[in-house]
Amino acid sequence: MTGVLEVVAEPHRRLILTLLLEGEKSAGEIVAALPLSQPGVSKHLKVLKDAGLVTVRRQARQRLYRLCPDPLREIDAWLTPFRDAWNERLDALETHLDGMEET
Amino acid sequence: MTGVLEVVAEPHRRLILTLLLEGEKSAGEIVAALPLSQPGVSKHLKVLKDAGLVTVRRQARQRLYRLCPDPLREIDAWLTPFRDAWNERLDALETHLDGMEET
DNA sequence: GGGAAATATTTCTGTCAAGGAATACGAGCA
DNA sequence: TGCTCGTATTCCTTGACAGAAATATTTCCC
Repeated sequence: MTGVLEVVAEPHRRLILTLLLEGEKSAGEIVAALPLSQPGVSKHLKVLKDAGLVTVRRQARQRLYRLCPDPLREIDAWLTPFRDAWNERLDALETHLDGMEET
Repeated sequence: MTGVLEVVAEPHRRLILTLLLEGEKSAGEIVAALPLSQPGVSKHLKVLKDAGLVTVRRQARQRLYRLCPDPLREIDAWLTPFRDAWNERLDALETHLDGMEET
């Protein structure tokens, strides 16, 4: 559970992050939105918080979670060379098509 | 093990993909490059193949694995809204700084 | 065809993480 | 102070996956 990728590999956690795209949500709201028990959600929230993907703010008896997408840049960075690779494939395809056009 | 993200969450599998950025490699070469037993590597290669992340080609007694980065687009797509979110944060920061400049 | 090299598959075991139930904690309110 | 709501933590069980060792399979060479 060290890397961001591993944290994000869990479907429920991805759901939580997607939910937080709408804005800050209380733990209770997140529980209501997930097919999971309250403790289950709470545990996922802890993992996300430890990974720096969310920040918490206390307001009265509630905990408000806010998305913090910065660590996802790590995934983006990892993806970069592969993005280049698939662009090369596209380039090759275009070159091929161009070659066909000439005939 | 359904999604690409889960497949790629495994460090050894990421290592294999990174290795294949250099070009086609035989299973043996991959085994030699990883701190893992031959069967272990072979199993990971199967997972990668099932996920469509590599293609195999037989040449003599060897199996040559080639990178096929297309499924990674799925991760890229998932990342998109979060990328927007972090751009918003940057914009907010710039706006803030611009505001400070004026004073 | 027999043997050896390259790789895949099976079997087994240990580990780790996810999920649920119960419990603990903390803040606000009567 | 005691009670209740919102949330976190603990404990336990279960299932899945990673890894190693042994075995099977395929292909080449003699």
